[in-house]
This record gives sequence, structure tokens and C-alpha cells, in this order.
Amino acid sequence: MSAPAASASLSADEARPDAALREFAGYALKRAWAAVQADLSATLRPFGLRTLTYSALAVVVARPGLRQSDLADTLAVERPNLVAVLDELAGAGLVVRERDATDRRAQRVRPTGRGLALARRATAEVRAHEVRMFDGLGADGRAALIAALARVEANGAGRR
Amino acid sequence: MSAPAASASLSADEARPDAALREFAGYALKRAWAAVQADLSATLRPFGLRTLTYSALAVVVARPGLRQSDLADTLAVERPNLVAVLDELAGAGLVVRERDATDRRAQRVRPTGRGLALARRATAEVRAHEVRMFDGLGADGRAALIAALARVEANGAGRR
DNA sequence: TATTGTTATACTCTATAACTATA
DNA sequence: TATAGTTATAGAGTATAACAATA
Repeated sequence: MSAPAASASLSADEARPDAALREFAGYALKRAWAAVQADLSATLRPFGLRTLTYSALAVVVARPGLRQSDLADTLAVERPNLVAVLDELAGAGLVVRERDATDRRAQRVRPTGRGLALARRATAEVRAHEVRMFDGLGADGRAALIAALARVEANGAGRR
Repeated sequence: MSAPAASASLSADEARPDAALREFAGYALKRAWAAVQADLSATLRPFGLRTLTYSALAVVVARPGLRQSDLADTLAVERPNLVAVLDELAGAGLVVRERDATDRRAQRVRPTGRGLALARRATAEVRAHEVRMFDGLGADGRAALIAALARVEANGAGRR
């Protein structure tokens, strides 16, 4: 609830120039995500990776040989948009695409040795980034946050 | 969602195709934000508004007559990117730009009667959207979520 | 006919340089 | 000189249509 003006001076809430948006939990969510995304991008930049290329590489490392279409589904990106991502990773020598032997339409994606090594180093930095960004919540506070976020996601999925 | 065959050996977590990313709280944050953003966009579409045009309109309604540059700062968008947003709102007759009398470089932005009425109706729908998306957390769970998100944002702001 | 990967395309969001008119 | 608004532009991220190869 937004509190009305208390007295002669403005309340802390009304003093915020964005007070009209601060009533919304979605606004807090957007701001938190923007902060995490900015720190994550900076974390990955030294490795020549973007959020999406890191995500793709991490999934490929965990599930070597999966099909491009399954990778696209997993990352929730449209198939056409995955092409450039894999071109980028393949161009950097981090993954290879191999035709499936039994279904020659499909491409199987595997990490190279370089891809495995880079993913290991990048993941260590991403974990440090996570510690930085989710510090000060406590172990149970962090778990509660993750559970609440999962609930929010599910609330959306149920609607459309 | 595709349900892989649950063999006796795979844990529930390993069965997730995106298990490699599920360890990260930032991944839960991104997914929750994507769900909220999708529902918010659908909520605003009938009003001819996007997330950013709604945010700008809501701030202008709350602080009529503020300068464009202050609005840009409030919304955390670069000044050039605000121009098209205000062109869109002004073109729809929802806001007007007036030259500041004492500093003729500055534009003061005010809502029109139509803008006020549309903002009122849109905000009612956005509140309903918020209830939908943050349902099932409890009043204190919702407050805890907002506090945790504010902490995450602050953790990022402290770093860069 | 349907599916996989691909190309082409387009729209949104975001970021920077440079111009203009004022100060 | 510096600032407010603007123009032009470019880079990500994301979405759809259509094509070639294969099923």
C-alpha cells in the first residue's frame, strides 16, 4: 500500500522520483534482473561470451551431443536465433556441429576440449558473480527467493 | 514441456534439460522476469501501451510538468531513447510537451485529460496483473520477495 | 507432408556521437 | 563552454516466413 503524505515533509516513498512505479513488485523484479544482467555480462566479457552464448555452452557441456532444436527449446530461443549463437561458439572453436548419423537433418552439438576448459573457468566466475549478487540473504533467504521466483514464473505459465 | 523418460537413475534435477543453469539464482530471476514481462505486455496491449510508454505515462501523471531529462533519469533510459517514447505518447494525445518559460531549452511534460483517464484505467489493469503474477506468496512472502530483490539490486549497484 | 537447420527480415530495446538552440 | 532535446546510427535480443535437405 502507498502511504499518504504524513506531514509537512514528503514521505520517503513520495520523495522517490519513481514513486508511481515503486508500488509494483514487478518493478523491483525488473531492477534486480537489470543489475544481475549487467554484472553477469561484465563477468562473461573477459571470456568473449555473452549471456546467451554462455548458457548455450553450459548446456552443451552438460549434455554433449544434443540436437540443435532441443538446445533451442532448452534455452527458450527460436531456432533461427540459435544459428548465430552456435556460429559464434563454433567460430571460437568452443563447440562443433556434427550431422546425426541416423537423421541427417539434425545437427548434434558437442563441446571441444577448448570449450570444456573455457566453460569450466567461466562457470567458476559465474558462481562468484552469484555469490556477489545474492549475498546478504542468508541460505534460507536465498532458497525462499528462488522458491518465490519459481512461483511467479508458474503463475505466468498458467495464464498463457 | 517435454517429459523425458524417467529412468531409475536420473534425479529430478538431472532430468531437466537446463539442469546446468538451474543451479543459478540469476536463472530463476531471469525466468520470473520473462514471465512477468510477457503478462505485463499483454495487459498493456489493449491500451496501446508498451512497458516503457506505460512507465513514462505513470511517472508523468504522478509528477506533472517534470523535465524530459529528469524523466529519462527516473526511467533509467538514455535521453535519445526517450524522444520516441514521448513522440508516441504525444501522438496518441496522452501527454503534451511545453517549453519551460525560464529555461527555453527544457521541455516540461504533462498528461492530457485523455492521458490521465487512460493511465487510471491501465493502472487498474496493471494492479490486477500484479495480483495474478505474485499470487500465492502471502503478504509477508511478497514483502520478503521485494526486500530480497532490493538487496540484489543494491549488491549490483555497490559493485559498479 | 512434416521436420531440421538455415536465410532473410523486422521490430524492440538500448547505447553513443554529433547537431541545434539555448544558457 | 555547458546543457536539453534531438537526429542518426548501431548493436543486441527476439519473432516470423520461407527455403533446401531430409524424413
